[in-house]
Amino acid sequence: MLILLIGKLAMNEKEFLKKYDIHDFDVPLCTVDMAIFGIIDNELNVLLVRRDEHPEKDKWALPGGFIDLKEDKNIDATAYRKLQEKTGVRSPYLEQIQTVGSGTRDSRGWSITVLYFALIDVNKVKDNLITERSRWIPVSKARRLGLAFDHQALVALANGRLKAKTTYSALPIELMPKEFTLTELQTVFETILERDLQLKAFRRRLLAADLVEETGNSKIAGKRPAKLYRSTGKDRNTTFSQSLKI
Amino acid sequence: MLILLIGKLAMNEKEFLKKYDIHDFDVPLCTVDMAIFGIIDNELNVLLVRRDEHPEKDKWALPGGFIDLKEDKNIDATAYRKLQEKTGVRSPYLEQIQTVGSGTRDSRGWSITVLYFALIDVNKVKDNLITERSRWIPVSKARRLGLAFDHQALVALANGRLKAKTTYSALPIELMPKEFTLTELQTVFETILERDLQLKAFRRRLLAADLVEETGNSKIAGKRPAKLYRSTGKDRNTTFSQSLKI
DNA sequence: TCAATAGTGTCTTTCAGACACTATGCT
DNA sequence: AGCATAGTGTCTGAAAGACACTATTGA
Repeated sequence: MLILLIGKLAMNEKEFLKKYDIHDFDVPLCTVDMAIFGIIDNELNVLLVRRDEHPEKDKWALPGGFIDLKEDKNIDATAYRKLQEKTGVRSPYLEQIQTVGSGTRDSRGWSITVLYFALIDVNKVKDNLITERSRWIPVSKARRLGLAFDHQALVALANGRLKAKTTYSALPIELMPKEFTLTELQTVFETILERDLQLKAFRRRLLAADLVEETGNSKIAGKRPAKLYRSTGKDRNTTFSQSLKI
Repeated sequence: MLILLIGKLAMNEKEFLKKYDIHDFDVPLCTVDMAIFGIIDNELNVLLVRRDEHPEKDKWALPGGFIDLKEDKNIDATAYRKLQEKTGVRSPYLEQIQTVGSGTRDSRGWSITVLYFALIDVNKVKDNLITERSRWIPVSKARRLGLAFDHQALVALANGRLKAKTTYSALPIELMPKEFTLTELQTVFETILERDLQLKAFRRRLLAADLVEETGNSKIAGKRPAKLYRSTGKDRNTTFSQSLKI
């Protein structure tokens, strides 16, 4: 390899690229992993798949895979593709979280993974994609499952980011169905933050920022009907100047 | 490659790993790039190097390079190593920003880079490391230099993150020398935020959060001597509940 | 009419913004 | 004394926290 490099010193760029072959170098394994969150029965769930190949065969893991150098224009495209394959959802909230890499996290060798998280309305997921080997699992239970590789830590990372963002944005709206009551939304916030919120302060914050609007419909859950709201679509960008206490 | 995969289906994990060779696969090029920031004459500077190899030879670029699969335990280690090579600084503030990857950003092929940013006191940088091909350049001027690859965008990304963090934390303290006046610190904040700050509000915020403490010394810049402060070391963790207006 | 859930009024607290004011040392 | 820079006092305003209160429905 050293000889290769020395040989390249005198070349111009075109000649250099002609001789360049990435397979001459030791490179890390490179994957994209997805933490896809959804709310089921007021609980935060993450979509996990059972690995059907070595290594860590049959263990639960975050969905993910390799970058397709032919098809994917950039890394976000890889993430969108994976998400599409696993859920069929068209335009989810998707955000890159962090890249984790080390010589020990994967038995195949030095590997890095680019971790993304996605927030989706579970109702939008195609039914046939939820199977014995591809399931929603409550984040609290995922801990006890002994996930593949360092995916335990990746779930914690993603969950931490979601929690942090929930203190200063309205991102959890992305987890809701088209129409929802503010009580339902507050419960989702409370689930993520793992603490109760003041009802008045919560509504005031969302309404003042114009993040939700009434649909005109209401929902009866036995007692007084609750007004139904829809997202105004501003939730992906809004950050409140003051964040909720932790 | 398909045949390889099929052949592996029946194996156990040990056999699988024995036959596994990453060079069988198409993998992206993978690098780590550093946006190292420092303050010189009240201006935000970034450390740039002139590339002395193809591709993009002789263009200015962010310092960076490949992961050393033998030496680096994890990606952070790669970043620390690069930083040490370029500055000699021992324990800088270092944080991963984002990973950028696409098929077009590097002429050698599909490539990803893990971008970090570091904040350092420029006085701590070893003199002999600042040369004709490794220089501090004001962020405002870096724009006009036509950086290599997509490094223009990477600098903007790093700068944006620094600016955002400066509205809700006291991170810029990491750019200061051991002792500094609050006026100097405020000027650094103003440089990063590209706007003036209220003197009273600035001091109140920092002092109330116990982020700086008096050293007992003072500094005469011609007129009334200004008290010198030092960091209490809390600046890396503190986030204010209320962020500064943009 | 009462239980249960939905939703409002309003006082308090916290902290940033604004700006007039005082303090100190050099010339 | 005057000036330039360092630093304080204090009022205002915005938004979160707390909590008592009212509203709407079904049984």
